Amino acid sequence: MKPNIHDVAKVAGVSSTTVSRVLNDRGYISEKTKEKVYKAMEEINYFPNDLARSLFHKKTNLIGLIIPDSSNPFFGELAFHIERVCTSLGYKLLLCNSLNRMDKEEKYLEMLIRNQVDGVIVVTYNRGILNYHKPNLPIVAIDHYLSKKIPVVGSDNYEGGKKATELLIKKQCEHIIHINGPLELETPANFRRKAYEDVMKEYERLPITYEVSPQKSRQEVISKLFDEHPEVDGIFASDDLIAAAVITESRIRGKSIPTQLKVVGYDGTDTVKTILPELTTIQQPIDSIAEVAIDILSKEIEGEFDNIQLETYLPVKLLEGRTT
Amino acid sequence: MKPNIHDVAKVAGVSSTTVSRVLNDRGYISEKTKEKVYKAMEEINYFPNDLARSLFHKKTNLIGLIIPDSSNPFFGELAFHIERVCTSLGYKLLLCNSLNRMDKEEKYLEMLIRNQVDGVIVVTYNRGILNYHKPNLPIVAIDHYLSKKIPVVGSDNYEGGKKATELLIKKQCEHIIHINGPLELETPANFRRKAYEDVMKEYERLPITYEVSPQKSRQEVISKLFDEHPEVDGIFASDDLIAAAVITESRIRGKSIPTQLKVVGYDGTDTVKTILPELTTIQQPIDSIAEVAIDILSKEIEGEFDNIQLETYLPVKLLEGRTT
DNA sequence: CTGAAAGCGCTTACAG
DNA sequence: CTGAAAGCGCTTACAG
Repeated sequence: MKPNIHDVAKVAGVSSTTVSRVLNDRGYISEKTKEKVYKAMEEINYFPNDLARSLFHKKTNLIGLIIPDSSNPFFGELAFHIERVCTSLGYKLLLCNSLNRMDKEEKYLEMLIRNQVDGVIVVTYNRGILNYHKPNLPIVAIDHYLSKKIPVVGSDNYEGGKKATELLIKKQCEHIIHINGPLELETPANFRRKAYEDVMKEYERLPITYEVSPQKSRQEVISKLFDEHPEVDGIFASDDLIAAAVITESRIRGKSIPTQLKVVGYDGTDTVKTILPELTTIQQPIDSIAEVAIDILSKEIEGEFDNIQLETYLPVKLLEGRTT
Repeated sequence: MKPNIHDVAKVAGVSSTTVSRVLNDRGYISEKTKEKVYKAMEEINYFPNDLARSLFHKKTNLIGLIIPDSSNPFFGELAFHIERVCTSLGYKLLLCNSLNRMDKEEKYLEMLIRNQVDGVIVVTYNRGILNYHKPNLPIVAIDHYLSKKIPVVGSDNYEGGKKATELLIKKQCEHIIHINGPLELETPANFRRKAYEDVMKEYERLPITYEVSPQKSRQEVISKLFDEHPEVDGIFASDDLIAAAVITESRIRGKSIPTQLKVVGYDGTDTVKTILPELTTIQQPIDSIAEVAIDILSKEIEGEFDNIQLETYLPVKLLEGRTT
């Protein structure tokens, strides 16, 4: 059996109260007692049980992270930075992959509540998660509105969409098409599309958007796009994986990049920069997004609801590669 | 304040014992009482506290996962599948990114022990983690030997290295060089190198291996390789990111692929298949690795130490693209 | 079919 | 400087 605080007390010849005080460096304890206790802990290989501590303190230092899929380099990188910042602040991270499925999100949220997490970071497309928003549960959303009360952190999607579209126009593209993820309402990522449309209109072009969704795969949508718009010479994809798939498809169709078709992606993860360094893309500051999100969440956890910014949009950066 | 079981009891007009029994569906309870209790839970929005439960049962259903870096698509995908299987079995996952740093691994392991995880899955290069192996802590390693007693699950690295090297030979490469990750001893991944060397010797070639490490970056090593071996016409890289960097560098140097240089990677993640579908690579069965690892871990957790296979190597698959 | 009591491993006011 | 007691939110033998 694992030793507990009473075992330590017995070995050290003191009370468990004293052991606890040594453990927490709390109150006055003689040096001699401290040493005895430390030696006893060492001797019987004692580690405090954080479950019991958390139960008493009603604080677990646990944070839940709900993302669609850690396989995706954007989310994998986001999870990495979130975990990094959490650890630096003494928080531990419970990972949940929702696959954007609302039923899974609800189950995960209930699991997190039962596990008494101090807060939740949510990257989700489903506004329905709202139903679960307990006023007492600190929560922060990344890149997606959940409600008026839940703070959102993301990149400056409008600026990103603008930069991407303007670049394609500057590069003389005549027929620029946008490919977006699921077109949910009130998702800041849809500002990428809005910016695309605004810029297009400003230059008196007709905006056209294709949508990739769980029902219509990347490949399928891109193929359709090329069939329906053989004249396309510029594509702004709302993430790098879609951009990569566009490159692949245009290679299959013998459309050369960047001469016949120019492509701009979105995200600019390290993985994509390594694997496909030629891709022109809009880079999100994933590390800062993680930092700001956790800063906000920890303020909520500490009960400082006043200083909280409800919407934070961090600057994006255009990375020009050889696909434009 | 969050309601507890006594609050539910009060509202339902029963004892907390009864509420607990309803919660756990244990013993005989009249239908009428059950209903009263469920209604009360609903009414005051009660969720059981899993901390208290776990404290009593001495089982948390928590599993710790220590990986180097969830940003890397291989680990991101592995984390995804591990989380998926854990959830399907009722386990929850605590994510730890060690960056292969031993000091971090030790801190994480202590954190996991304090949090009373039921078991730990470790993907690490540091054998030193052994020092922490408590006989009572169920542990399983992925792709890396930790000790004679810790089960390892991985892909059939020797077969993978063999397939890769033989393909390059079959494709008429004269000067085949291998690029490996950190050359630690007793890492099953080093069988990839062993196979490369064996095949090379079999064909009376001189095996040459370059090593990428935290000190020497991919780009640096690859650049050196091209400088020192301009004759190279075949490269077997021990992961796809290295292979991608080789492709980039050879493009910079005007070496065309596959005519002047053929490249084979290793891992075959979905991300790489999407972004760089032309890459020839050895695909690891990441989903099966996750499944087998957790199967073994849960056996250890259940105390069945007899049926446990200490080494499991799952079959790999050659995916031929246009880089060979 | 239901309840009072003890205990999981801690911590902290309260006494001394 | 140190200890006995109560309690965090549960569960489960034991009684009835």
